[in-house]
Amino acid sequence: MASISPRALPAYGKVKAFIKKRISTGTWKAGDPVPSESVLMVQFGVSRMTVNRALRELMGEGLVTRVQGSGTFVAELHRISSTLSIRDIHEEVVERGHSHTARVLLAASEKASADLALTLGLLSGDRVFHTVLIHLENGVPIQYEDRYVNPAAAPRYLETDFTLITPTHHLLEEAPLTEASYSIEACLPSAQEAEHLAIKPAEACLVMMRRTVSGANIASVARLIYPGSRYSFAGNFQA
Amino acid sequence: MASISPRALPAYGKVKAFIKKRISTGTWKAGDPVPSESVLMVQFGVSRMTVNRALRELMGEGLVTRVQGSGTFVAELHRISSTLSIRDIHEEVVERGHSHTARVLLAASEKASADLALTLGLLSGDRVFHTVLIHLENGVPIQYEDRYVNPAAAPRYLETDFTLITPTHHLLEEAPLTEASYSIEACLPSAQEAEHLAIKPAEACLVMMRRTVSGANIASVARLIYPGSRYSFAGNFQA
DNA sequence: AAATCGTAGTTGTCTATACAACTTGTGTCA
DNA sequence: TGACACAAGTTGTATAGACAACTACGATTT
Repeated sequence: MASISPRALPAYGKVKAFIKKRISTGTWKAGDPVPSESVLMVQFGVSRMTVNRALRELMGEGLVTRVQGSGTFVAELHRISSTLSIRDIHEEVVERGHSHTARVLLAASEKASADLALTLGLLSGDRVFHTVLIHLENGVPIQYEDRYVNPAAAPRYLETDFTLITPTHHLLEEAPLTEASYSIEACLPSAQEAEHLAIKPAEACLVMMRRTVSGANIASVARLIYPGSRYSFAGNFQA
Repeated sequence: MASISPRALPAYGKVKAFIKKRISTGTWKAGDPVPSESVLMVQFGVSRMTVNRALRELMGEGLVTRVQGSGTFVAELHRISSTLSIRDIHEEVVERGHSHTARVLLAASEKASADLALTLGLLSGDRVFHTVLIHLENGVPIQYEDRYVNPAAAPRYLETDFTLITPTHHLLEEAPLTEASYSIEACLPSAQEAEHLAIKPAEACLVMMRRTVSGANIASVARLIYPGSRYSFAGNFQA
């Protein structure tokens, strides 16, 4: 058989499906009340815990909002919250069946500028690790990675051979991730960046600024530059 | 009082916190087994359902993987999956406490090109609605919206006054969203786009291509252009 | 050696019940 | 009129127990 038989949806799944359908077909619109747990309980002939799980999961999916003491309501769907997944570029490339290589432009220990010290939670003049690499997919440059690392979070960072192990990979092993924030912008590359990425200086690039936290330390701040013509972030959402 | 007292964490929350801490401090590494439900049950003196909820939620958060019959394991954290939230630009601007206005450059019914027909799931030559607007925040252009709409999904689309109601808002009401996909790229604006956004033709822009599905119809395809200097997508992740 | 079976351990689901916490509306009292 | 108390309804959490589904592993049989 090609496909596994779609075994019967569990009870909480039926309740979820029922509600999802009414939301997605527009029968229930944003702000409308969803039947209470006790009503659904009778309607489906299941226990309250089962209904509760269904509604709790729907809330997790952003389809309904729940207010204790008041009720459950269809969420305002004016925001689509989709998962953008940020991955180690090595894995990403390999998964596409392509080869990943890296070129190391810089790997050194430097004194932090006042600005940098601030973002890494250090003092001005403290030592920080600084690496600059180019990541290539099948020999074509796809990412310029300019990264500063807090030595307190990954003391052996510079011992890594970055042509074999990506900074991201090393950091994930050395400094378990507790928090990360990022922003994605568009800008033009500097002359140096354009040259290393083998693009025209006028080609727009996606820039991801990423800051990762490990425990009490700000572990790393990275500036990742992708040629606009060779890379895009994509995602999707399903009700 | 400035802050609400952090009322006692519920039991399932304590179990979650316990496990999260061990993962984030690196005590348990990726692939390591997490104690079984029955062990945690005894350890915390709570019922199995409570432990189950804790572990189920941690799985939802991507921190552990669970295999029926086998056990629970610390997940490979090589991808950070963060939620990127896509919102109606009107709400977004208003929430920042700024004023949102829109300028309508085009609102018409056209015959679909072969290409466009394909992406909207129509036949070449079928009528489609086409709008082009500029969204301004406090009078400054922040988005150029070029959108095609499937008349089957929103027949009254063109009757809308787009200076008052955004296309996104109208579509969410007329055609409940069941699916959406997007991609984010960087590119340079066309001469016309640059002029309407009041930016230099050499300024890099973020471009979001968005396709929304409502029930059986592909409802709309939009190309949203943001000046790189005035807009960025941001998000964060927490273990 | 290989195939089979059985069993212990694990997660997946569901029930019936209980109490706590909160919201909302109604009625009472000042 | 206004303030307050109360009750009904709702969600939040937690329990103890039960059975199903699945995995891994060892023992038995072929």
